[in-house]
Amino acid sequence: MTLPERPSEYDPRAFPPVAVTVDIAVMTIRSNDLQMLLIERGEEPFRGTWALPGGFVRPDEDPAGAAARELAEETGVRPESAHLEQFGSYGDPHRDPRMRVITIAYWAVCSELPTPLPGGDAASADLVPVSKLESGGISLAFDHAKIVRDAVECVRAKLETTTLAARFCPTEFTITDLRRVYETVWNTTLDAGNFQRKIRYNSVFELVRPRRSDQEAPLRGRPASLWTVRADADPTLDTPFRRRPGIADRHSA
Amino acid sequence: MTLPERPSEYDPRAFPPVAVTVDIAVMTIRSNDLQMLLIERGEEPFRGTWALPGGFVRPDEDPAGAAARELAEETGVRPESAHLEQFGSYGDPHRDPRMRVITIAYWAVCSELPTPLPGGDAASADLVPVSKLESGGISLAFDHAKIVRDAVECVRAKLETTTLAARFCPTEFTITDLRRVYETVWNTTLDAGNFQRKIRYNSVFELVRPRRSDQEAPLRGRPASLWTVRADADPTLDTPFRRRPGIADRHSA
DNA sequence: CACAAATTTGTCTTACTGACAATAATACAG
DNA sequence: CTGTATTATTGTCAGTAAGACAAATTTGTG
Repeated sequence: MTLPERPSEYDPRAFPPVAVTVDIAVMTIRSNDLQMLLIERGEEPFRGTWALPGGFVRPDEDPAGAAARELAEETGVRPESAHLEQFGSYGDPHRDPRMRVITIAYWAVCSELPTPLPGGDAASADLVPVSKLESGGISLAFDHAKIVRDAVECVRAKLETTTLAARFCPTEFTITDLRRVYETVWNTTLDAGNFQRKIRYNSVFELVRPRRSDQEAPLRGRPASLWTVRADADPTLDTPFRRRPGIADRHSA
Repeated sequence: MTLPERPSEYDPRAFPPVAVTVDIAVMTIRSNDLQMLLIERGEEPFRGTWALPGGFVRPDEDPAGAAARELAEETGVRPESAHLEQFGSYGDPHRDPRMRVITIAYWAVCSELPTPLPGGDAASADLVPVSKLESGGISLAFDHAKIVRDAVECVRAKLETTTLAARFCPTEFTITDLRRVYETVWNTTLDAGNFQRKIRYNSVFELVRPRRSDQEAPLRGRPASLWTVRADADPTLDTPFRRRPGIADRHSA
């Protein structure tokens, strides 16, 4: 049940107030690194500490709407250009020193961040490499360190079975682009030939142009074909990728 | 961030009150069927309608604790005998007609339910086949139909990569027991020989007794060995199972 | 003891993966 | 124009796992 049978014992009004927020772990790839958008808090508590963007769920909106709104307001990401997904709630009674706050956590993935905008609510906003967060090099406000860990794990896992990796790329991408996403997010290396084969066999990917005539592009080497994710198909991979533990570590160099 | 930078605009006290609840989708296998524990509401709204067990998160407890408590109070399941896991939050502004209620949803799996106890808060409690819920044969209170759908999908997915299936069985089980769990939850049939091979190869399973000398047991046929899940190991399967779409449908008979 | 029932083992084919070699297409230096 | 470096793509081959299915094992029962 959602509300109590015995209002005398469970009258909601009898409880101290509870605030509900959303927090959003926005991830993108920049400088060959998985990075997360954080803001520097401008107010107490945790003034000056890095934290996830987020905010209150308004009375008239559902949590998903609040997450989309905050994503746009605080990061400038248009909700339709990002993949936004709920992954958990965090409600330790003392996670916020001021009052009871329960937060619903979302992760988001996008290909291009509109150059992290300071201003807004936050004192400043910036992209931070996830590797730095994982090594504990940056301390976060509230329980955001755990939320970040969980969000990253969700995204890593989702790469195995869905086309989420393509959300790190523009709508048209090369197979090498896609492979670099996997290598970056999983912090590993993958065989280029085998990866190629796997993408081509997967029916959710579609060839756009056999050769690209880009101006940018790698300047050297054989030009790659451009691919896209079929718009109609569901984003499940025909054959999933599997993370193998400890294949390689590009960061040990 | 979790709390606003500009209290004047985002003062939590300025918002109408929000109630936070937990709802629990308890599943078990009975009569060769995946069943879910539902209660019949004794109060308005939705008096007399089936709903998920659950209740308010108290000021001093975190949502996981509230879920464990409600599980014990309303269903009699000892929390340590069940697997309990959060899988999402539901916060549509009008999901409860009385006031704003955000619920954190958990699913639980256990092997034996202590005979659904009426009494408690609910007018009555009963196990209902999930197939009936999926066919829309039973209407549920609030948005619990969606919560149930999501919970069942979570459990089905989790069978692929973890030893969750064993939570439907007593601590010691035969490989056939385990196979029947997969067949029941996925509503499919699996080859007994291939399944056997897969379990034996998987290092998380451990042979307890080569032959069981049970009194119960199938009365006919070669007695099966008893297995268990290694207590120390993490519950990830070495090689995951994969649900194949539409292999068979035991319910079409 | 023959037979039925359930468990367990084995066989064979096919599909996929990983490692790695070979080929193709381009830019650039000479 | 030619050769070389670089990147993309295709091909090969062996090892692993899965699915289909047959066979053998172990027990209860008539």
